[in-house]
Amino acid sequence: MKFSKQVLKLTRKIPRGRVTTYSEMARALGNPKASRAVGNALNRNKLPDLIPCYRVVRSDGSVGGYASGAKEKIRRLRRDGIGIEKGKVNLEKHFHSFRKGQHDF
DNA sequence: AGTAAGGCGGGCA
DNA sequence: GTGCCCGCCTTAC
Repeated sequence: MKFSKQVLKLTRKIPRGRVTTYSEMARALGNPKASRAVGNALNRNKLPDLIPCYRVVRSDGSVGGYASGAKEKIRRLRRDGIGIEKGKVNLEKHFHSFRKGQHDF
């Protein structure tokens, strides 16, 4: 199956009020170094709002990019109840791992 | 089929 | 702690 497709699928599973990282997703898909490809996939995702792509941020907590602009991304994150401070989300608080048994953060 | 671009990550200055 | 650079992977042209 196409990598991009899996990315979108996985993105759908991010719980509301949580975020994950590009690298975490890459790992979850068995390709730890494809973090960049993940971003690429999310960027060109044609599927509308079925995919909460805004819940994917950078590993350092910075918001990262967004097709409709980072501003919009932040807005949506806030809408999910996620606070952004100094342009970064608190991963300690909102990080979601796909790895079974792995506690958030 | 070659190549460049992209919502990244980690290491180093 | 911030900023830059180089490496990685997938997809469009």
